[in-house]
Amino acid sequence: MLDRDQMRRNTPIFPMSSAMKLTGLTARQIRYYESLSLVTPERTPGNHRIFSMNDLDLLLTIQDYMEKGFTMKRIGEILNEPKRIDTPEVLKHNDYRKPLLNRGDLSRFFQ
DNA sequence: TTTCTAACA
DNA sequence: TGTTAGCA
Repeated sequence: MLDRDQMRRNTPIFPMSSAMKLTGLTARQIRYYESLSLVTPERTPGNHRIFSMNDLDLLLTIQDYMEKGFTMKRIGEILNEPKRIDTPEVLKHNDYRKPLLNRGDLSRFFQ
């Protein structure tokens, strides 16, 4: 239902400067998270990253985990392990933001 | 001017 | 993580 919204949310439009302002993270951090495959923003022909709203939301989720004391390593495992396929194609077939189980409470099991 | 990668303090 | 160098 309303596939248009999901498409919009997965449409890459924000440059690094916007991602930084919207998430409060530094470019260094964002690039580092990408190197760990926590986020996979699109690229322009000039190799510049372009983030979608979903990318930013994911960045915010990562931030949330960090505040709960998670290690980047563990955050990576949590976000990837359960075969979390976040490609635009797959997301289109899943409800946007469908809570992947219990987010914040996972800290009690892993922390 | 902004972002990118790589690498060092 | 911060920061900087050298490109595109």
